[in-house]
Amino acid sequence: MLKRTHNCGALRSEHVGKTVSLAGWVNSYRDHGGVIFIDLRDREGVTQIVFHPENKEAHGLADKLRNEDVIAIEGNCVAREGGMANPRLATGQIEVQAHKLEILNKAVTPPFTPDEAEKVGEDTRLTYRYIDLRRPRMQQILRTRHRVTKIMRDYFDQQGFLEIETPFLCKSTPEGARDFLVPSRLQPGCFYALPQSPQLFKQILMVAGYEKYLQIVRCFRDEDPRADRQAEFTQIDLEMSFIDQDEIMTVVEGCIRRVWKEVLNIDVPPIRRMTYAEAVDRYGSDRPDLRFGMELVNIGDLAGKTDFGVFKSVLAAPGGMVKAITVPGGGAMTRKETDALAEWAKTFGAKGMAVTKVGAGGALDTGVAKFLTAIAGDLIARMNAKEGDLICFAADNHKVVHRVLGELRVKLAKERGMLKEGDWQWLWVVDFPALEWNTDEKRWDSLHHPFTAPNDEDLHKLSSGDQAAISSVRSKAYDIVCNGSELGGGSVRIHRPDTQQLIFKLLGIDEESQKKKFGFLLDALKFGAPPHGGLALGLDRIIMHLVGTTNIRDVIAFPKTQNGADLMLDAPSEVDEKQLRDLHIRLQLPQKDKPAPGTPATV
RNA sequence: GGGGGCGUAGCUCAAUUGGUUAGAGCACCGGACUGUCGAUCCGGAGGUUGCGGGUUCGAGCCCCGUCGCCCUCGCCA
Repeated sequence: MLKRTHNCGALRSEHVGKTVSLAGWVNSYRDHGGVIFIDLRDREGVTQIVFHPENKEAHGLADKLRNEDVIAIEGNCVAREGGMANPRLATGQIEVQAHKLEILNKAVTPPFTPDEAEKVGEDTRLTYRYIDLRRPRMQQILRTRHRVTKIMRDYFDQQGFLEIETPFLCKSTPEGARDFLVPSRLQPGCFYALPQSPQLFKQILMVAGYEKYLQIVRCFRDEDPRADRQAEFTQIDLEMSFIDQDEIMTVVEGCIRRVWKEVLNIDVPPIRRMTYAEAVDRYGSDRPDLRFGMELVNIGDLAGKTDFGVFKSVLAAPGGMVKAITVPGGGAMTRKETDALAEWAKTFGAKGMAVTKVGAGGALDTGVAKFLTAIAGDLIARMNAKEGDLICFAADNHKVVHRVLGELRVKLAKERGMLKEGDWQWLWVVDFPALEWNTDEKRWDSLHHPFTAPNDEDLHKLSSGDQAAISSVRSKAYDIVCNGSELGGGSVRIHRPDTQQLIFKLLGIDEESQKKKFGFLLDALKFGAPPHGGLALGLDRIIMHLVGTTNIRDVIAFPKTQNGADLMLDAPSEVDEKQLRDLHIRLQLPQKDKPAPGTPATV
């Protein structure tokens, strides 16, 4: 086989006159009967190869070349003169006049070529992922992903972190997402669970005295995927001992700063902090997008002065509130468009959404305007609204109001072009509530996870037995947020067994199941556990931001579909009866009520 | 599990109110052509309209079911 002297992105004018050899894939061929041109592609670029009829043997072979054939050539690097240069190619100043051609592997006609993959349906691209991944864009993304993990490993290494692997075959716990289970052959009827995160292992490593742990690690959660979520995903997982919240945040911020600098040459300024309470109050979200305004404004006092039945009944109910946002220029929206917004709001649990417009002379116009005449002036002033703006109201309990308006401001900002290219808005969200009352199950849920340390000054409230007091307990948890997306989160952990037991108790985990599920942790905390804490960053989402995609499948080499399928492997798939027997598993599949063949659908 | 969108040639799409033999571009095959770079020109082949059923004189189009892909709600400590 011809050995390469260069890659397909390397040759420049300075190489003219040299004998070179290249190898790669046929990106396109142009056969002029006499002279034949081939664009040869490898991961570094594209180079034009020319076959002249004088080189009889090579030319004869080149005649048969088709897209995606894998070849190696040897030839002379020559200048492309007289307007024949191609400014769109990095190697466009030269071409290689081939005198040798080896067809390393003839390709059958591909379902699509990398060139046209951008327009091809995603399922086809996933089925033939090896062709899709030949695209320069995909190669650039995976290269970026490699660089990011390299930068992070180097950074954390310099900070004294040790990368330590933790098991994939773990134990199922009742908390959190649904587990992926792995049946045990050696212990009939028992199952491992794939880790949702290495949370407990990294805490144990702190107890074991490793002080600074890092792992770039796959995590598994058996929940339905989304555009930015896969069932298996990668975390940058870290944990530190003898530290406080500020120290962890400083370390992580340094990591982010270095990645953004080295990959995008962007300087991340010191990242501001905002409490959870403020984030929800002003933006209706615990991961607010600060690239635009449209903040939520409480107008409960004004709404109470109107005769609008919806407002009055909501305000009379416990926990009811009325908030609004001002949509700049939203007055131009049609009735149909604002109706659609109200319909959309219902998907988040709202019963509807009232709107009104600010018309000429600062008068409210259309929508619920007629109910608001008494407060029109005050409302417009409070909402800082101008002529031509739209005001959207949400009246419901706290949760629904914040959810609806929080989602609405993001939706409108996207749709109305309020997001500037290259704008990065970072923040830390801090002081999360520790616990949230679960009305259905009549117990507390952890907002972060059960191992999160409560704030010291709130600690005494935990054992008060008073619901209001307990729900006001804040925790040492923090999320890092970028442009409205949560890139990571962490906490200082509980390092005392009594506190940990107290939290378990509030979560409705009795002593017996504490012992069964988390006995090893409670034991470990008794045998000398240092104060510790950490954080996990979502690698996939970080890469999505860095390369500018909203599709998580773009940043994963072999992703799964929304049904959890790998279209290339055709996984998951059925297995042999023998495999099941080894695992002591008998299938009990859901009955499908199929109408008998030939039966009319309607009788 | 719920809601929405899509499924026609290898790929991307078209096909009038339900009406004759389902079309186009690219790719593919054959031919022509010595400077193209999305090569061009001439010719050709290529279809179980995702699958199953129903309504109809007649279904790519209407109805029922089912499968797949995407978005979304639930879910994601």
